[in-house]
Amino acid sequence: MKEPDPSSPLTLKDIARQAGVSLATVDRVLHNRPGVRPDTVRRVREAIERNSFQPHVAAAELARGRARRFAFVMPSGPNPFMQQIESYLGEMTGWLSARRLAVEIVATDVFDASVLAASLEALIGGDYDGVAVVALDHPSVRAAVNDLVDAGTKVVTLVSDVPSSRRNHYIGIDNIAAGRTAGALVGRLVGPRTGASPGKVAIVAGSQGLRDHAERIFGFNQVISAEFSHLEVLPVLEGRDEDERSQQMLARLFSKHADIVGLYNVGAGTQGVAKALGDSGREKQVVFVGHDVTVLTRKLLLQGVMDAAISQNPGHEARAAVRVLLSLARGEPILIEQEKIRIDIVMRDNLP
Amino acid sequence: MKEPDPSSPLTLKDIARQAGVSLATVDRVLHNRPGVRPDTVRRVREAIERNSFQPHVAAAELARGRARRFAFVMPSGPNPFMQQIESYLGEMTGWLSARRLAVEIVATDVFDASVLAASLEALIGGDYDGVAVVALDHPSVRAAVNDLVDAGTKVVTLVSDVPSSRRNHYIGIDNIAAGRTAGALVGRLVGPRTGASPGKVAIVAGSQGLRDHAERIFGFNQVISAEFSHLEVLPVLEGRDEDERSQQMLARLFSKHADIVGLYNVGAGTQGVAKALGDSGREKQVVFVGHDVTVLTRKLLLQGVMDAAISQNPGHEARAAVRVLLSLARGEPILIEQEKIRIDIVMRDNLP
DNA sequence: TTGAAAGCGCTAACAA
DNA sequence: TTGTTAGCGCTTTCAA
Repeated sequence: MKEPDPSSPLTLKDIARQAGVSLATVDRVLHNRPGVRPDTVRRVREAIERNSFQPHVAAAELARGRARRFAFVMPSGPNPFMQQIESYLGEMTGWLSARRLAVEIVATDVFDASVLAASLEALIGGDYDGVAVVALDHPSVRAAVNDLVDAGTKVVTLVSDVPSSRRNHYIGIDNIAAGRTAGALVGRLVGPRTGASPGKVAIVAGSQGLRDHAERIFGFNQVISAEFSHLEVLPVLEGRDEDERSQQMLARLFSKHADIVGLYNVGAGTQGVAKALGDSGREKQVVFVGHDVTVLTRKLLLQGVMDAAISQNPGHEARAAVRVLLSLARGEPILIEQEKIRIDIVMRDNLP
Repeated sequence: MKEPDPSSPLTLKDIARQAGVSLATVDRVLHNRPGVRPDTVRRVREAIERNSFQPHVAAAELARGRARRFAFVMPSGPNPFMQQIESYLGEMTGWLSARRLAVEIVATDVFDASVLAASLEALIGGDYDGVAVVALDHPSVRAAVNDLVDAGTKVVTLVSDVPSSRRNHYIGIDNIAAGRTAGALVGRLVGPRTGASPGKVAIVAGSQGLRDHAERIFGFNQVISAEFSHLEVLPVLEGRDEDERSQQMLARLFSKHADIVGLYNVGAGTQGVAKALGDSGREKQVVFVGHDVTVLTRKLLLQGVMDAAISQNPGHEARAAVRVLLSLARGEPILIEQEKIRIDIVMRDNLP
């Protein structure tokens, strides 16, 4: 690795001298501020290039004085995964305040587009440097996101994206790939067909209206039909991420089909799904794959009831969102590789 | 989330005033520097606690002026995984120089304890704030690490640890758990016993003398014998991470045992292992699990030759090492959760 | 369109 | 044992 500058504590002043201008002018060019003759801009840019000059972030941060404020717009319900994200944000307080960063959490009903949109609109003019939002993909939400961006606030979508908006970044996984991964695991772990019957696979989702759930199911079916066509995927049960409802629907399915060999739980409601599976007495025979590592799924994995959990690292998502907002606010480049959220396969022996 | 301080750009000066001392004294207490009466220390500490004061890192960084230097002591051979780590370090140059951090890579023969120890000793007095080292667990290496630490340099071990040394931190995975994960995957993917023969599993390692390889094998055997006792693990082949040697040894094994159903490649030499497997004509029947995502393993996963790769994220390791060294040098707390390296299971559909 | 100068909050040398 | 003070490298008025 070569450092571009051997031992170059080069400063703005050096650049200013080389370009034959003052500190203030270099600063203007550096931040694309108006009021500099094009010719001067060029001279300064050249000096910067020539020395591959990097302004010292600590100095910049100190000089601007003002603290930065970020808002996290999160679902108000008792979703364990979202609570984990919030708790990891909480663990960052020391880190945040040492950098004069403030993070505020705004709880709202992210499943109601108009409520969510209103919450977002309310942030405009609130003097936020950045907003992270668990977004529902809906026209009014998209409009609100765009309004925020137009107002100069940096916006990242978290966990759930609005690709058609002008949000600056998305922090989350590719849900189609996650569904494919789940499909491959179920297919591989069930093994080749035994006997005459095809072997059936049950799917429980919160709702097919949710973009992430729909995408996961899509990916799942893709893999099963392409590679494990000896398996028959049963119609999706919509449990609304509720334990009881999921349990009842699944119990009914189990009683109807004696040859279920695989089970994919797309969203939450895990408690109910596990209960129905247990009651069926087929815990050990059915391959059960779900999402996210929570207190419950951890227990189920250790017990051997669940075979694998597809997960995204909530701590990573929380930190990545903060870092990305900060980089965007500072106008620094983002380390894409660092901020990319991976699809984790978690089994008993690699539980985090 | 509540911020401990509503809008508290509290500064050292405020603390000084509250404690009735000067800036310098607060600074001394903050950094546990000597020359302050115990009573004064108490008063200052109280003021700090009371306000949950966090010094502004940017200001501190700027004031101390001096750039920090870190050395990364890496294997000199053509190990793709290590090259990935180096390349991710390379991608950080912008980030590093904006913080006035310099990272130097020192290539050495990490497999020769005395050479490695000498390389480490050579760094003492070299004015390094921190050293990251891919360490061989050997008494002379341990001694060199301890010497560095005693000289005031922060030391983190990378990928391979020397637990008995006084290194400040280890950045890498739990290799026993990684081996267990590999074992569980092989066991689960092979499926239940078919027919009369037990089904045999081959293991290819670099050397059982390497701590990480030995630990992986240990974990692997643990799981196979406990949970998949219908599988018979064949004696470990030591391919020294070399393609040709691995290929020859494995080819011989395949010709001797017609009933090999699983293959675990513990280290490198993947090219040779894959070749032997291909030549045996049993690519599709044998469950093949290895380590790390490289150009080659990626291809093998996509082709369906390899079934899973156990991996540790090289980019994460590179960045975590830098961040941890920086935090150690600054005397800041480390975000353990953030710096922990996970054991990733990578299959075709969740390839990063 | 450009420049001069006063800080930002801390560290470290020096003085007391 | 404690305090005073001159910067660190930027940003941001305010003046020219």
